[in-house]
Amino acid sequence: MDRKSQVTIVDVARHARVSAGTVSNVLTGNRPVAASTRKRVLRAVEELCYRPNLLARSLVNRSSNTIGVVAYGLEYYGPSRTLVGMEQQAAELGYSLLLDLLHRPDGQDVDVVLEGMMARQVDGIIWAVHEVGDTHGWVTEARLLTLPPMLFLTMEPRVGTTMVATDNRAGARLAVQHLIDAGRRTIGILCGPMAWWEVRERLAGWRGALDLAGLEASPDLVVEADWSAAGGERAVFQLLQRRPDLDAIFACNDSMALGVLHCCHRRHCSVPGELSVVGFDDTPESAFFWPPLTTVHQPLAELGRAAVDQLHRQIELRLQGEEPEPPTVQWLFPSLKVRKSCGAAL
Amino acid sequence: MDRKSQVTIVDVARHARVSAGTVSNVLTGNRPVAASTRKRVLRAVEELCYRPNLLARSLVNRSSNTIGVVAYGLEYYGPSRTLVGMEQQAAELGYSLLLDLLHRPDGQDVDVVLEGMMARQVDGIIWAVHEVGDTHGWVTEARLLTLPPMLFLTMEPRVGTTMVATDNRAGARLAVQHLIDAGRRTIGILCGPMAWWEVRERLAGWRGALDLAGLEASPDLVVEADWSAAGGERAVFQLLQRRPDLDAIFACNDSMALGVLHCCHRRHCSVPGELSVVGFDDTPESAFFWPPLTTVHQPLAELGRAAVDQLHRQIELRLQGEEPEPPTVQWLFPSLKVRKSCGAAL
DNA sequence: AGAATGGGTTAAAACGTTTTAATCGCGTAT
DNA sequence: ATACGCGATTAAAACGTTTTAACCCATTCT
Repeated sequence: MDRKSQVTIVDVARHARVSAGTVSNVLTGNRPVAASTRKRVLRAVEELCYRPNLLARSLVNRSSNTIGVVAYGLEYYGPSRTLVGMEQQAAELGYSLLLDLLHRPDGQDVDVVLEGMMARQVDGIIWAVHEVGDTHGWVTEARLLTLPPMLFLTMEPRVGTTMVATDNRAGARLAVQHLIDAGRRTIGILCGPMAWWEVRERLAGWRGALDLAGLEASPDLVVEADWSAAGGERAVFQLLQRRPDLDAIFACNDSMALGVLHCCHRRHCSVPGELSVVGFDDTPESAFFWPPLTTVHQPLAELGRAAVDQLHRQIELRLQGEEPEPPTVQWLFPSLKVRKSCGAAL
Repeated sequence: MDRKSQVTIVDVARHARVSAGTVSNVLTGNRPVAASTRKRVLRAVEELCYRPNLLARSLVNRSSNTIGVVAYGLEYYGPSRTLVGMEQQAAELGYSLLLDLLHRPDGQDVDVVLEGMMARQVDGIIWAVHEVGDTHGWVTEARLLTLPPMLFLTMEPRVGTTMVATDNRAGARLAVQHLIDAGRRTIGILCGPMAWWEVRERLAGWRGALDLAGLEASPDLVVEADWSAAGGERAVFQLLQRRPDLDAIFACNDSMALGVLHCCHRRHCSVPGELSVVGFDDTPESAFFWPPLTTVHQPLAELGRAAVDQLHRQIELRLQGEEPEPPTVQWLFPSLKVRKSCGAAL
């Protein structure tokens, strides 16, 4: 008892007068074992407080029941909410989550992060870094073959990758169409950083809805900020200067929409009287902005659950040595939460 | 090459015409090895693209370089921001994070979560579940001895536990004192659930500051909600009904403070003219509420880093077989962000 | 009666590392 | 010359599991 000795499987085997293999069999249920001996073994387990060492098990099984999650911007609502969804589904399926954060958006660390995950023998990886610039240049078919099954969250679809994402284009259309229906005619868009795929998608949705309605969708109506309320306020100020005729604005997230509201308060510009505002994300607080924000709801937790589900399927397939499914994109659909800021009759 | 064979340490040993032990020595640097052979080994590593299997290493080392984090409410700003801090410091110190979420606040799952962490041989555990009711009944000195080193975040200090927390009492005093200095005399408090230790601390701080100034601190001025903006709005509505003479309110987080602002907008009650409002947390959005919210800033990322630091120290100590440090509480200090909602001259 | 079947059990071989104890050269002190 | 010391290297023993292949023994089938 000198060394910090944990109780091992052979201890319980000895105690139950049985071989280690048998103990393993009753614990894993991999092969049948006589009822009488099973009982003996279980009592031994109980008495010695035996708990199997998952590292050892993983070593021989070549499977760690662990999913690596590499994320970015976890301090924001979207990513953290998604992570919660992942964890729930992972727990349900018997996986643990190994978490790694990218700290710089430029994707310098991807190799060391990936190496680390592989060294720890994760069964699969969820790449939850929203695409920023060419962060994802490393994703090539050749490279993917050297890696465990991967699932991508919300990035430009590429040959060979399977991913799950919200249909951002549809979400933007929902928002803009609603503004049109409310009688607005000059509808600006306050984008997040254009380097993000999601932003480009939302921009496309905005343009699509306007084109369809025969309304103006010129670059003049587009402005870009950094997702923050501060950035949003600055950007919308410029936009308003440029286009005093603006009567509505679609912000690509709720924080920036809050910046818009703030700007309007300061300029005594009434919302939705003079300017209608719609956001994106449906953060819990958005219903309590003043006026309460109409916004596009994303099923973020679902997104996380779906990611784990898909990855799980891929892992199972590879485990059974079968061909992987062809790469797919699973789309989740956003919905519109109508509140006061858009000026529609409720 | 039939089985998905990863390249192992004996492969590179063979390739470098050397023993496995030597390869291990050059890779870990645990024992000196001649410069010439080191070079040979390194080239072999390079050519075969060898990457050590951390599971195997952990097995023999009895140390996985992994910290288990069990958290609750990760979808909210505080916890997720803290997690980011943990991850940064962990990465710096060479640990990986294994994440487990408690889904129910009642603490039914603690045993299975703890067992899971131990089975995975984590080196230490950060318990980031803010105390709710008697969630922490399991924390006894005897129980702690059977567990790896643990660090607790923000809960009622107990014999034998070491923890790190914000000084919530001081934070509340800061807020209330500021309201007093601004000339307010009837200052209510909008609490989160009383089951949370943090809330009880903030309540104590509120009472302390009022007592010191000789102002009323009766239960009449206390109201409780569920951290959400919706709950905050409902609660403050009742409070206002009860005490129409209220001229300031201290909300225990920014979301509830937002609920207060919302309530005031609806009742055409001017802030800070008729009612001063102060929040707690300093979420990025709070500066863009209307009016911009005066609030207590918590160093959340620091909290996370400090937690990992402390735990790391404990792990090292146990590794060297030394006596653990006596249990301590490390306090982090909040600060006041003065904005418009409190009615002070800026 | 002898062979075939089959369930239950076990000893031993994996899994991929690190560490221990022994061995090997080789130079230096006796 | 012998003994000794010392640095570099290695073969083998751990670490705690699961799996494979062999074994035993009692039925059941010809």
